[in-house]
Amino acid sequence: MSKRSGILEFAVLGLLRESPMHGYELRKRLNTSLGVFRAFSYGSLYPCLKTLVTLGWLVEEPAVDLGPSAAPLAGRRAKIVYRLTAAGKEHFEELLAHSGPDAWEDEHFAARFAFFGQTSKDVRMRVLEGRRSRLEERLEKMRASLVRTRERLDDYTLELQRHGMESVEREVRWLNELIETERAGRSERPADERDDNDNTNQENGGRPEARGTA
Amino acid sequence: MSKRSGILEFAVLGLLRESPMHGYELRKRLNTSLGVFRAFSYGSLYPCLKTLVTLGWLVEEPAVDLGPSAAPLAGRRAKIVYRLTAAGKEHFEELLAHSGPDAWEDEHFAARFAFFGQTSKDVRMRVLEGRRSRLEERLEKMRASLVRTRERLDDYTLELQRHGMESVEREVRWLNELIETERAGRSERPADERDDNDNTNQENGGRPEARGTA
DNA sequence: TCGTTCATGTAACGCGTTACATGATTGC
DNA sequence: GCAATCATGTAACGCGTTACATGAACGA
Repeated sequence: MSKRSGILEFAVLGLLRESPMHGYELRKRLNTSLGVFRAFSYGSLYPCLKTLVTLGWLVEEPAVDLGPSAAPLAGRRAKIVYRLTAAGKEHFEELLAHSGPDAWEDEHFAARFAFFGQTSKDVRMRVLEGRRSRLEERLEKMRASLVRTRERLDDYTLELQRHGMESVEREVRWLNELIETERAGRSERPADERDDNDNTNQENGGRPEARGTA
Repeated sequence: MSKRSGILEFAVLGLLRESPMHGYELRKRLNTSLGVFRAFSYGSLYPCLKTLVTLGWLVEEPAVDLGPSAAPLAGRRAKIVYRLTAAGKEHFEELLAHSGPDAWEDEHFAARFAFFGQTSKDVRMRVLEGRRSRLEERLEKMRASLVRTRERLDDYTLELQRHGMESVEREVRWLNELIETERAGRSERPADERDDNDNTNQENGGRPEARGTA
């Protein structure tokens, strides 16, 4: 009786926290914010939205769009704007605080990372370090199984394996840099009481890491 | 009435082409051959196997294991060995020949690549080039959407985006190297009539690419 | 006025996992 | 004898997509 998906729910809540939106726009932001990692369709988004409303995290608003000729009488629906309720905000903050093992997994992690801007520093650290240890664990297994089976595998399979491992190693290095930067660490900037025009940290634009052009 | 999944079916057929196996071992090989990219559970493997038998691509064999005390009377099943039929082999070769757009997609591509050892050179080329153009297309979109939204995104989201793009760019470079190597190209070695102990190309162990230690 | 993009929604299906149930084999 | 791991299977569920249906708003 639900239609609740961890990561979709999380991302919807997170985006709506920044500003109210209708479904259509939400979907686009979803697919750019989470980047390469995830693409959702309306077939999952709209039902999810409905569920979240039922749960009380969201409210629908009639979207007083007022087109050219402001429709005179009732019955003017379509274009529903979704707004996060206080309960919804609270719930999201709660999700944000959890840094358990699920949050180390590929897509979960990407979603978590996308909302690091609203995450407290210590949770960021735990997530980053958790992710790293997860990957290192994975690397161990790959190395082990590679040693065991190296002989029996043909060249292309081997090359695929090698490329896969290199990708993982690369992400570990990325995490290392991020963790180091976090440790050197800028100010905490807790999720509440934040000023959207806050432009402290102008030296590097506040980016988590200063690096050369890729 | 089916339980057929493109990639699982393909991989099962491909592994069984090399040698008959029972489900348990098949699953392990599946998860190492396809590497990081995919992990299947028994819950999908066994039903798939059954379906493939129904279709005639596979046959079950009683696995004359003959444990210490060779069970005297009938009723000794469990440990079923699956063997590829002639029809199954034919079907697999057919799948191998298709290099359409589906084969450029992430997991599909990995599966295709894993069996490049049994794929003809021209198909390999088409798959490699198709994959590359797919990724380049993807990069274009990402760049475009990044230009459009750069301002409104916070630092972490941006960093995620950047890292994602870099990963894709890295795969493109990998593909470039592979394509170049293919072009320089070793012998064709068609899928049939191959000798498993063939050790021509000793200079680099026949690896698709010679490179320094990563 | 006609095509495109915006906008919302649903039903059917695809593909896979989890959790469970069952039992043989091996090693200590 | 007991634990671990090998080995096979199934039913229920999760999570998401495709394809479809519908219609408003906008620009040429």
